[in-house]
Amino acid sequence: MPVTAPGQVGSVARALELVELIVTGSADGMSLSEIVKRVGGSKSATLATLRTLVAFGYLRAVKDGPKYLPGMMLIRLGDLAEAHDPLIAVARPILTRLCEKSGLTIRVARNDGGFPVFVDRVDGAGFVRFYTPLGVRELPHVSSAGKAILAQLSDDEIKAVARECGLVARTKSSITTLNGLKKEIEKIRSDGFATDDEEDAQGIFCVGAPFFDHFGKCLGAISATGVKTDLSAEQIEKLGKLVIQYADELTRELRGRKNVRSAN
Amino acid sequence: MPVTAPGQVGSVARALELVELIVTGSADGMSLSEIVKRVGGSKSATLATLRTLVAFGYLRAVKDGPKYLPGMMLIRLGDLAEAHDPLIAVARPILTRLCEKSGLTIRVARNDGGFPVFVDRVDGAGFVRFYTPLGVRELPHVSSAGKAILAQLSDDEIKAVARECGLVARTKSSITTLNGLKKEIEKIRSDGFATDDEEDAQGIFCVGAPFFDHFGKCLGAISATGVKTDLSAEQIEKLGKLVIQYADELTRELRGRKNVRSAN
DNA sequence: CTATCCATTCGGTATTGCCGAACGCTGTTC
DNA sequence: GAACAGCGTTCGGCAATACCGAATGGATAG
Repeated sequence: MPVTAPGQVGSVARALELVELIVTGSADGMSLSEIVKRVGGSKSATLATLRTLVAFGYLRAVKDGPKYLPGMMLIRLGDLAEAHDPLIAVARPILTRLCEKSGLTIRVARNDGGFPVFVDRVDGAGFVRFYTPLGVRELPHVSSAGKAILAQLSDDEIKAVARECGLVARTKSSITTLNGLKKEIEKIRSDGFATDDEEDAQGIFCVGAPFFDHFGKCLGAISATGVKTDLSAEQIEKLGKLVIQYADELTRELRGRKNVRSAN
Repeated sequence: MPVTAPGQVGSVARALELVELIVTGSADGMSLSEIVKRVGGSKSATLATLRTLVAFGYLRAVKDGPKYLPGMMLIRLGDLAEAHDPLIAVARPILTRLCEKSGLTIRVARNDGGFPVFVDRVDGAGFVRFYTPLGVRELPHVSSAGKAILAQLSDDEIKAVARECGLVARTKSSITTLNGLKKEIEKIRSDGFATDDEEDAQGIFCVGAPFFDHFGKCLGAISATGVKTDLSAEQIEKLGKLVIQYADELTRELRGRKNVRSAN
């Protein structure tokens, strides 16, 4: 009794769930039996689906066991999707320069209905590395990019986004009330940049600034991420100014126009 | 009468063909009618498949028209596939350093049965950019990475690969005969690196060197690509040595062991 | 205002994808 | 050494379901 969303194709949905499972699954792959145990269904049907995915390169089957692993096609598709995306093409060199200048991990997020979706990343050469996933809707209220985007919205839109994400706490520093968020937004609007002071993860500090299209609408934000060190207010201010500078450069390259928002 | 490969799921195959079509298609997306015109089938069935792909983020539908474009999930999957791939994780910093040192575009290819499959790339900051696709089987005899890999195989294997790819010509400099290829391979084995002197595209010059696993088996090759300038033999030699140095470093980081192949 | 093109909806049909059982294989246990 | 358990795989049979084609409604153009 596989419950299929109406107007969709059930077997395709099940296939895509398999891809999701394999890609997020264990590093050394999963066998058919494990997969069936996780997703249910019959072995024969699952096998046929896996074969199709392998034939198209979405998965690859390693000999022993047949264990299934992510295939080359995923890298190809991701690369092509990036190449097709004008934002990424324009932003990449800017991110690279900001990374070299700051030594931090630089990311660019798209504004997806008030939520940040990071679409590209340039890692610094430093020792600390943290995996920051791309292409997923992140929480808007606990990331500097998210808050930088939020600050460009109207109060009503902010309220709607806050209701949608529930203002859940990720750390004890997370902002969890609408009033707290409003006050934070006021500060972001006057500063021109947003911070994330261990609000998403302990020990992580971020600074983010928005960029705009030619209507003055906020397209997204770029952010610099590093380990939390004892930064003075002046240092934070300096980093903020730097990120704003590069975000403004991105706005210009996108033929955009910065929208000076004060209130409402 | 959609001809479905036996043991596979037809509707999934058709869905993946749609993804392929959209991703390689026009930059501003395709409408349902265009898609149907290209792939055949009924509009209703295609629409249901597209809806499923949109629901999973593989595609996104832009409001006007409904035109379909590559979705965020492709970026996410590509990123995750990269993160899961130990080769890419290890190679990335090495590629970056070689890129900074040489100013050229650096790529790493996996050895896929004698064929090179580029899985990662670091672009230089130079003005010239060329899009080099990732995740696809490339021709082995017209790329420096491919020839570097070929040179690690036995003569029988080389012959098999040559037959499989047909030694097709890409430019007038391409090697198209088995004897020519054999002579080239001899040179690569004595030099330790391979070149591509406008054999794949006019005006492009590459240098590649192989890396190995702990059995001494060739895992792949890295290559440096730039525009063809009048390079002296010494300059080529110097660039070759540099690429070898970084390829050897990659071998070491992979806990590999360089296999000194002389003949057969 | 008509005509065309488009995306979308809706039944009806049989294609086809799913299931469960059976097979061959490998490695293990008693 | 034989019985067993677990695996991937194959094969009929059934009905769910994915496909089709026509019909609808909206938008745009002529």
